[in-house]
Amino acid sequence: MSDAPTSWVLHVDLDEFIAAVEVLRRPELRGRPVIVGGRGDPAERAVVATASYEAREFGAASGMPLRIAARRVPDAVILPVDAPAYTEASEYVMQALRGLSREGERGIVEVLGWDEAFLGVQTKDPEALARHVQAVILSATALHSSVGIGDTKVRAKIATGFGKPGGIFRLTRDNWIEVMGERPTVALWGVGSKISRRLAGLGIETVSQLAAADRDVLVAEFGPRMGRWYAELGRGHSSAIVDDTPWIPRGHSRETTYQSNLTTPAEVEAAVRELAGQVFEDTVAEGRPVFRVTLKVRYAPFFTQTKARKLPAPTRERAEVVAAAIALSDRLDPGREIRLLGVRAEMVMPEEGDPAERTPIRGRL
DNA sequence: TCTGGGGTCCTAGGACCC
DNA sequence: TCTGGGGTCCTAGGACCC
Repeated sequence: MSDAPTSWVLHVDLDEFIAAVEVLRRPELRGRPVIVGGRGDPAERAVVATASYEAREFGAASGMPLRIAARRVPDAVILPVDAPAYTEASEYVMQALRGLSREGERGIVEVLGWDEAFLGVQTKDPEALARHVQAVILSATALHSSVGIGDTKVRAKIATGFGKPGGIFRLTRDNWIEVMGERPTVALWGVGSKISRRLAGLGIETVSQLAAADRDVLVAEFGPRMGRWYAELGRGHSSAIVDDTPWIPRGHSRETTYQSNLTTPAEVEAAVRELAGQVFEDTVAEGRPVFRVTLKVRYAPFFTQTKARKLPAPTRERAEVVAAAIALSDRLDPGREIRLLGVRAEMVMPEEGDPAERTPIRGRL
């Protein structure tokens, strides 16, 4: 065996991040079942963003209607979502990760969201480095984390789940089939309930079966890109390149589920103006013109549609963005009650119009 | 149980053009 | 006669993730 450091992907995931941030600033909540969601009112239309481990024991889970979670956890402390607080805590953690380096060990940080990042590292002892990462985060923020170690991004990401909470797990080509082979395909990152059901329709239930599946069959079912991607996923194959170049958002959106359905055209128009104005401000902050506007509608009880229009030319004018959204809203069914409205604006990419300079679209790992 | 908000990428199908 | 094939652009919808 060589003594030289080798390349690893570490996936760092903060444990019960949102609940943990709330407990940090309200120490009296430690040990209590904490549920964060919506405006903190279980009577409203909202879902659980994060439940503390204590609340999960009673059956609360992310994505569950707040009302149900509150019923299941009678003693729960229910708090509103405070996005700016989580953004701040997240940036603090990511800065700590970027500053992390030891002798001969230098990391690149690719942020995946508030509570996750990939680290590209070179080390002889990835477990020791993972423990160091956890210690650095803990001393910087008092937050606990789990770390997955992999030879690809997919394996590192999936490994983290086996480390939770607070642990470390290594998943590589050597133990992929042993660890994952008998698990259902839905255990894979990127396979959800719909795709796993379609795979089952092809006789593919487990990760091993997906790994052994005929690529052409997958391509016929899912199309050229997704078919090939699922074939790779079954084997744990993916990129191992951690990329820290700043992400350029393709667009911004704002949507609202109304506490009571909208019924009149005047209500709808006011709501669309409000959302379009907010989205416009988001694009202004980005400093890039808008080229497409999409209106999303969810009719009661729960039927969702989108209407989109490419603008005649990219614009930086508020009035044009709002007018486009209003024009789309003219196509809504006036006879149906509306539960949700959303407006999305897509922005011109900075280098667009200069094809030679175009950066590749962020690939599927 | 009655289902948030903010994102990304892929696919299908129709229109249009040569 | 009534029929091609391919390419691009656009919209709608689907699926997934945190």
